[in-house]
Amino acid sequence: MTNDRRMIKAIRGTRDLLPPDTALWNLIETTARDVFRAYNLQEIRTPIFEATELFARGVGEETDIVSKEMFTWEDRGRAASDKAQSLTLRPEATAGIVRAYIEHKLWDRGLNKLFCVGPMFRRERPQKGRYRQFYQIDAEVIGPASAGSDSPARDAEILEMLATLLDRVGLTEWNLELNSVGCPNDRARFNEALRKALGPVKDKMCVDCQRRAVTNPLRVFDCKVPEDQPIIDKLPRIGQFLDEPCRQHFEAVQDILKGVGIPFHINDRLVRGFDYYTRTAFEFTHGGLGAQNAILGGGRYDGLSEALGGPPAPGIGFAIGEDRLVLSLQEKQSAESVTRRPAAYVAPLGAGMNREAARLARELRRQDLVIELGDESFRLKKLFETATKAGAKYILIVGENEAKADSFALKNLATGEQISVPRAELANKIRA
RNA sequence: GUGGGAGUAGCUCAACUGGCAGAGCACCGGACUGUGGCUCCGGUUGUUGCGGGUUCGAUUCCCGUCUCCCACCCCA
Repeated sequence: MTNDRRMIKAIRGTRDLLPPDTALWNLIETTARDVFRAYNLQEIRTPIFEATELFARGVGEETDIVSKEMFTWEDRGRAASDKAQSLTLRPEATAGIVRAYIEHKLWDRGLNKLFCVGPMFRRERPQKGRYRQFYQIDAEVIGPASAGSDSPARDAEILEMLATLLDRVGLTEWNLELNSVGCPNDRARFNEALRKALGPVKDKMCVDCQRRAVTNPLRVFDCKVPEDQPIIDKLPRIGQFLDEPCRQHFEAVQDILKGVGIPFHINDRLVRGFDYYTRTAFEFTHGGLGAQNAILGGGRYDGLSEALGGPPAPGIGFAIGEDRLVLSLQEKQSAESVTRRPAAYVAPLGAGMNREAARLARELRRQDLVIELGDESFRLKKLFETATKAGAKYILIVGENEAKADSFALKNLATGEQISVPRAELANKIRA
């Protein structure tokens, strides 16, 4: 025992998700699972931590995430002869899934359509819509090219699925931003052209752009400084450097999207943060999220498997920022409104009635009714108050008279209507 | 990692220039021992984020620190 009364709090950037908000999280996750099923996606669960090297090689050594935002530690060996191993809490899901694809030779199954729901970890400074432990709903379509994994039809299918999902959870006014970042050759030529174009003008730009012009010219397109925009507008675009196959691929994706009626904007300034992205890159954005306006992002990563030591395995995937989707949704509908309220509150009245009430509650719950159960120590007034507060539709009074008659007082809390219902008919009456 | 703002009851917020920490909602009990929501009465609301300093005295002023919010950065 200790006298230390200091409260232990959730650590920076982590938070507790409490009811009724969790109802909204569940709505999103169950809707996602429903939609994914219609597209024949299946669930994969990978470990929450992996070898640090996986992310270094997969995401890219130079990215901010890998170079300064990972939770990494040395895991000591079990014996003195064992080497310590550097482990990392996953900052994103794709690398782990592709690792599993390679490890379990999932190419034997042809095209893999996988999804994964869970927490990710990045050591960033927290702000609205940005947490150190956050949740992603992630999906990947990956397989050998012979299974059609590199087809633009897959890209369009994923995008159409996402539009369906957002509509289904009730998020309106989303925006699909679409671009192609080409293949590595295209990007190398583009990068060179960018550097060349930036050389004479970069001194007139903001300090961030001057730095980016040297380290990662692509990122210049993220700049939001108004004075820089005229300069950025005159820079070359990745679209001018796509080779013929990449250009046709991008055209085909757009053509299918138009065919299925999914609206999108070409955003030729859209670049992605990870090294592994190729060709199609996209973001769904939503206002009202402040600076973190992307609720989901993704793209194609045709070379990732090989970078991780696997066979060629083109793929496309996305990650939904679940925290951000919840934030966007909360503007539209309250968490209370999606909470499932008890159908009935079983109210044991008088000493010894807990036993009978428990029997009744068990019978009703077995018929898939949401039942809240009171306690015999409560007086009738308190039973009513508790039932009302719980949002129950009915209160079911279980007193001595009722137990004797095997017929129970069922009262509609909203209308005040009360009837006596024999045990066998209770479930139907409550459901009606 | 950088810059700015804010932390007072479970929640939303007051407290003059440094002078006894408050209101509403919520919660608990009673009026009211088999029929609620209304009303009335009563009660707890709390190391004023935490730790120092100045002062007879600090929610108030100073320093440090933690957390949240906003922006940068980055991304989902």
